[in-house]
Amino acid sequence: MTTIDKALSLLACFTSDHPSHKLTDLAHASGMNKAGVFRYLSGLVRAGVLEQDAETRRYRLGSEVIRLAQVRDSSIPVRSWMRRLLSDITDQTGETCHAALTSQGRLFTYMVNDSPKSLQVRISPGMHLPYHATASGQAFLAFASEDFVTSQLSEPLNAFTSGTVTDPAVLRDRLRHFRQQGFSLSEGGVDSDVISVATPFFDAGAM
Amino acid sequence: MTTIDKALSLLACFTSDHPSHKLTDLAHASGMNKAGVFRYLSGLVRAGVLEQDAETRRYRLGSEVIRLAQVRDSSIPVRSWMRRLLSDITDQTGETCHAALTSQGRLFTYMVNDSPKSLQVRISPGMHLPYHATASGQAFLAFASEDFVTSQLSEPLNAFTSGTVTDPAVLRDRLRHFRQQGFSLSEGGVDSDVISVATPFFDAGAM
DNA sequence: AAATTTTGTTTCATTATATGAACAGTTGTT
DNA sequence: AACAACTGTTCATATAATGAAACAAAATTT
Repeated sequence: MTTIDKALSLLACFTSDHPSHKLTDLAHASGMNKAGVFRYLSGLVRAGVLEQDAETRRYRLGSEVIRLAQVRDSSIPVRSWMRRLLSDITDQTGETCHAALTSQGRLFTYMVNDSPKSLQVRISPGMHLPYHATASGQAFLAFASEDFVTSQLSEPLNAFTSGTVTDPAVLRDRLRHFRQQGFSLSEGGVDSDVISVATPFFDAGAM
Repeated sequence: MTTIDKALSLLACFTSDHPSHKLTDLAHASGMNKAGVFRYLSGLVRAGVLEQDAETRRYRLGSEVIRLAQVRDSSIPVRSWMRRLLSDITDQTGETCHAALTSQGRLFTYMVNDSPKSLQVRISPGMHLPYHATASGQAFLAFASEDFVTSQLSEPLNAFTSGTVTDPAVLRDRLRHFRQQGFSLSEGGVDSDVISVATPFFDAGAM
């Protein structure tokens, strides 16, 4: 593991649920030495990827990540394609609609189009989605490599509700079915009263 | 200069104008050894910050930067604030309107709200803005530290049009005036026929 | 089609940088 | 005021970075 790997592995700790961190916590969470983590964080701050709150001393993501995301989107304008797509789907179904992306083996919501109804699903961009308990995750798994599916289903599967399917064998059966029919269907995997439908979309590399 | 600094300095090369790069070009541009740059890029790819096109072998920004930007925006939702603000300004003025952010000493457009008119200014998110020739840049400089102004005005100033002000002394005079009146005004600094107005906005740290 | 150039990737002995335990300084709390 | 919790610093040692050169593959020219 190179120094760069160790430094950049810290970025994975910054999530929607935990958007800022204290030095000690990061050192503990990553299992690395405090002095080393401090040096890594300092480097990330110098690069603008992170910034440190002047009074709380907590580290959060910096404005450079915004610039980089803009640059990425200027050459691969997924944002504008997706806005249109989601808007059309909500118009036609009247339901809340979202797109998710994978990065570093994790799935996160990328864009959300809220339903005009008064009853709304609580979902916002940047949220981490568990593969086994969401329609999006299952749609991804249904078309993912065998190795990846195995790695995901071998970890202990969290039961968010009484209806969450946590048996790998049952999930595998469903994935086979979803792959065949081209879309996934999930009932109450994370929230008891939510039913979701999902289908995967691919980038140029998958063709 | 640490290894992390060297690796992350490569990210600055990825701009709207040059969103993807070849290894050799990056090595040449950064003045670093080809083998080292290769190792840095490999690390950045492993972290998902960059990805490599399978056939062209070119490096471009990866999906992890999108996730990180989402996370940043979920805790500091500048995007939604700004969308509203720009929309209001365009509604009231009928003109194209944009917000810019600084990162690593550089200024870039963050969000653009196009005018409903048929004649439109060519501007899109992620574009790099020169400080001396834009209303946005001058608004920033008018309220920036003396050191930063000096560093910017000491570099050779590019004349984009015959109307671009490139004399540091004249610019300093204008900045004093802009600071006093609270907004900047630029006529034909980058494009001959464009007139712009700008005012700075501050984050919590500036108060 | 063969030769040449360019480019991405790997190797390996040398050298510089990362490492981490202990220490120092700071902030907040009892 | 003493204590506790935490951020940041130091320095001898160990480990990883370095870069010239070699290699392989692809693109370009002859």
